[in-house]
Amino acid sequence: MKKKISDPKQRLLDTATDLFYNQGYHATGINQVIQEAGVARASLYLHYESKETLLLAFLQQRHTDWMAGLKRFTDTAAKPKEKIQAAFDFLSDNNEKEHFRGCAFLNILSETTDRDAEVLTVIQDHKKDLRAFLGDILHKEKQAVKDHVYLLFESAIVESQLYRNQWPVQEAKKMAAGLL
Amino acid sequence: MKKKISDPKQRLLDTATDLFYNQGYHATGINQVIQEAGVARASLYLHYESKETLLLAFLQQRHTDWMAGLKRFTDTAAKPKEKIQAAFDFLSDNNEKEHFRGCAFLNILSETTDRDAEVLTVIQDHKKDLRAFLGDILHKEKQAVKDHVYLLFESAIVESQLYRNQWPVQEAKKMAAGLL
Amino acid sequence: MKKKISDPKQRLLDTATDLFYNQGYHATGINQVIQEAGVARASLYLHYESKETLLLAFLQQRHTDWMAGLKRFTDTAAKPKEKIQAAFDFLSDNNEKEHFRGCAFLNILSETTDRDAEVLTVIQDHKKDLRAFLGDILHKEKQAVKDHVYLLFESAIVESQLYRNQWPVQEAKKMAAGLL
Amino acid sequence: MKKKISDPKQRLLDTATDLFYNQGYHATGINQVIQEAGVARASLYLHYESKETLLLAFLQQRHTDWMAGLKRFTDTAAKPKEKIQAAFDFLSDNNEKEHFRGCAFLNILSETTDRDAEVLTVIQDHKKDLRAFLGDILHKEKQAVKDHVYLLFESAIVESQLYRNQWPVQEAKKMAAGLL
DNA sequence: TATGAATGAGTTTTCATTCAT
DNA sequence: TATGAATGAAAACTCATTCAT
Repeated sequence: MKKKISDPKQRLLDTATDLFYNQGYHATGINQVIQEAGVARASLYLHYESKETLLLAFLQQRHTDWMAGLKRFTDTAAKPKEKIQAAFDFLSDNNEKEHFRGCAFLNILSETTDRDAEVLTVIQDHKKDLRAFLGDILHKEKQAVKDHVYLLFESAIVESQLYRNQWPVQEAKKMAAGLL
Repeated sequence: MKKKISDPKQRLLDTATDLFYNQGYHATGINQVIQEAGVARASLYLHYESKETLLLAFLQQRHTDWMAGLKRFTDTAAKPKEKIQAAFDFLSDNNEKEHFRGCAFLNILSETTDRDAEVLTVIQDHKKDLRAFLGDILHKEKQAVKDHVYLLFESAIVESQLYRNQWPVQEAKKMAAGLL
Repeated sequence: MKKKISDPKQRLLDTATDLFYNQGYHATGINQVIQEAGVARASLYLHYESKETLLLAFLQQRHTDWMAGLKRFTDTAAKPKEKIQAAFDFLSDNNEKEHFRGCAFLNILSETTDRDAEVLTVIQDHKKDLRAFLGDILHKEKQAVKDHVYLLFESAIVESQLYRNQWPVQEAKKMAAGLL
Repeated sequence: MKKKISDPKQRLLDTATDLFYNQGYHATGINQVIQEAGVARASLYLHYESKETLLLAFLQQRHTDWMAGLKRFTDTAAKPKEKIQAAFDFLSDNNEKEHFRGCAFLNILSETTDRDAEVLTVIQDHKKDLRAFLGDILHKEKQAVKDHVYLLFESAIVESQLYRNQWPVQEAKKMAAGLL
């Protein structure tokens, strides 16, 4: 039987998600995580080997959720071009909901060195999946077009975070439409 | 008479530049900075009000240096299209020299919340300057083209950091050429 | 099963009591407290939110202990006048045992500004309790007499600390006797 | 020729007076002193051997000024009893002007251990002078009366600081009057 | 599964003092 | 006389992790 709201493990993950995403990995202390999750300190280490393990769990869940959200948007359209447009709408939607905090993966990437091999891999895998996802929608297009759309998509995320503004998403959306 | 190599203040800034850029702001402790700079702890606070002040100094110097480097590359070409191509070559060059650590400003942006208003401003100002710089080169083009090149340029930086690979720069360079 | 001597929390409080009282609050560093208490630095913050919280705990325990000590002395006498005399004897006793360090509350008061509202309140409450305690013993006397005895009592504490000598207690004791 | 407002040495002393008195000796840092005095750090050590030397200078100047202020009040009256009353009025006046910060000497005493022999001596000497001053006014009274007035006088200072209220001065003033 | 206690090493910042000019 | 630069030690506090129960 499931717990009423969520079990400690999930509560830890949800809190870490919030904090790692919104204030950064290194800027977030274990103390804050357990406090906001409402669990004992040792309980964290019962479910997650280390802070980094928690980070990985966050990234993995985020990957699943984010890709699902993206798919929900692209599924509403039929043609490739419209699906791509819907993908940009997903970004707009995210920006609103998450106050322009940008891409969780690219943000963590900034705090990651080559020594954190595992983290780096998860981040790269996420982006490869995204790239493949967009590529599949555009399976009739040439590789150059696929890449072009992907790069505009990435810019849209990063630049709207930078300026705290939707214009990069809207502009990139138009540019992508022009390519198709 | 000038000091032999460099004075403590500059040494601190150079060390901070290295560390903040390569391993992140929050992941870098004051201890490491003073140790690698070879100065006493209190000397840091003699020259910089706080760790954040040192960060701002780093970003400001980086802005100047980076823009100068970019200009050096674009100055080697005559026509706008070639200048833009040279700009991408600057990115390639940076990637090599700096081991794909990407954009110092976007990296710090990832560690920045809206509470760090001053830092955010410096980052945004840097990008505005870059955007204006590219826009000036393309002064005969429509705004949409200017923006398009800018967004591809930004993607090139971020994605080559992500994949630790030059392909995004090379692809984006070709795409930009196609637009002009 | 109880701990052998005392648990870390109590040991911290006892050490803080000793140090805050004998060398002052600001002159006492956290380092010294944990060292003499034989606990790890972080353990202090496990039990006490901050140095000021530890100070408050010290004052509260001191209040309880001191008032109990006073009562123990006054309880040995039957009549009000004798009880007051016993109260002064308590001061003499304290001076001997604590090497003329005076009143813990007045000492901390000297290091307290209006910004430390909570500390100030604890100090004032202690003195109000003392005043009420003496007032109760002298419940048949007029308010002016109660106040007079209280002021002499306070002087006795402060001046014996100042001169490192019992004479102020002895003189004040006589003067109080003369009033009753 | 004197400097327009005051020379660095006096400015340091005045600033130290303000800070040591109002926020305590240990709570006051050299930084704050030189900053508020508007002198260079090294200039402090040019005029004063150490922080403690500055403290001694403060206490000595305070002694002179305070005793002069007291004399100014007692000089307005002719008879001993009235002079004593005027002395209490001086305390009231001080409380108003100095926001109930109490006695500079007793405050420093609280931060002083037996190791600070010199400081302790200055403090004791101040009080001895005060006691002698009041004793001289009451030269026709018995020693017990002199002491009694002195102890009430001291209480008045301490207790009005404690309660941030003039009542202890007013009450003690009446009590003293009753003794004469 | 869950937790409160405990910790050594770390954090950023300030201390009082001295030095070179 | 005056000062900006420099410093070792210390300040209060937090870090991520482990242990005993």
